[in-house]
Amino acid sequence: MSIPANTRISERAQAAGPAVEPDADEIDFELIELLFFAYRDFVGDPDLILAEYGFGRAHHRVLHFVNRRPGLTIAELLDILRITKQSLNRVLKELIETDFVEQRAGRTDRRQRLLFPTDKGRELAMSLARMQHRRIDRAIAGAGATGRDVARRFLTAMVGPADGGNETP
Amino acid sequence: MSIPANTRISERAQAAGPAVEPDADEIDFELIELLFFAYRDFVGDPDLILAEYGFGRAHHRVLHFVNRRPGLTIAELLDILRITKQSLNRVLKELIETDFVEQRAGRTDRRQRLLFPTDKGRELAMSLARMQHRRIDRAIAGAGATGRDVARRFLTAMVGPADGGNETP
DNA sequence: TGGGATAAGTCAACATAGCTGACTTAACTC
DNA sequence: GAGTTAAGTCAGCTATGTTGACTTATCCCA
Repeated sequence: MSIPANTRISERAQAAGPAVEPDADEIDFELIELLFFAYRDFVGDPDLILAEYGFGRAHHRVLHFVNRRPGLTIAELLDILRITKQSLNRVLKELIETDFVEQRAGRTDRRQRLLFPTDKGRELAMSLARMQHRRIDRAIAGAGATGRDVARRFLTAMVGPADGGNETP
Repeated sequence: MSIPANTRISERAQAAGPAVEPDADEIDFELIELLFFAYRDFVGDPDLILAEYGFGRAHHRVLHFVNRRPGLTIAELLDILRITKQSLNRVLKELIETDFVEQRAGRTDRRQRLLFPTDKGRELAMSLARMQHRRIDRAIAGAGATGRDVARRFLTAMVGPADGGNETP
């Protein structure tokens, strides 16, 4: 039985201990570069539509999460996007002024501003999501029977705290 | 036998014809958002190291591809990154001045500037690649036996020309 | 061999989207 | 009533992308 590519490092780790520094030929350059190209094309699709409204990718991200989590607060949105209040405010203001997003004061805490998509906002968000869905759907069709589940688990595990970067502990 | 999640749309397509508009509950919001979070954390790892040199993500991308394809030309690099000559020149100039990248005139065509990493540049590129490799390696370990291969096929299929966006053909 | 095409570099000006720091307003909590 | 918190705002800076116009060196071909 041959050793699958994804166990190379683990094999070496067992032999050499936990502090393994992969050599050039052991680094997964292929996946590193695929992530770059895949993401570039994935976010590039909606750009043409966004440009029609004078919006950019920052507007897209805000509109997307407001549409997906209607009623979320500014603080929650800041936490998801990991940008500053000032950066968010610039694009959010435009989305509100152009009637894609609306705010309502919180019922229990009236300091909070709950964010909701308008009908117009929902339509735009959905049309952008459909574009991205089409690309994902096509990609999954070519990834095998359990493709979606494996891709989901892989990407889920990619999310997490900073690497730390302990090259030689 | 149950229908796998990734065939939902195809099933509907067979019933309704090729022009299928997925409803809100059929759009793969989970993968759309996972790609956003995964990529955010994936490119976020190297940022701390890059900041020590006064570099940003643009420098990282240039250094990465110069290291991976030593001897590539300016035109080839522009084609990979899909940015303008002026944008590239700004960061490339800094990488050359700080001795991370060097240029040599092409042998057959002396108009070309072939790009090579210096020893210093190779070291930095490799150390950043190792950070990203660690995250990928961990993610693949949690994605099942054929995880890497499926992830590779999925991401490969994600790369490609613009979507076109024919919502109602 | 001379003229057009090509690879690269440069100058200027601008847009987007991130950042820090300092401050205000309104509402909540104790 | 005092301190805390959620949000909004002003000012200014940085990084990285864009267009457009132009130069220089070199290549290639008629």
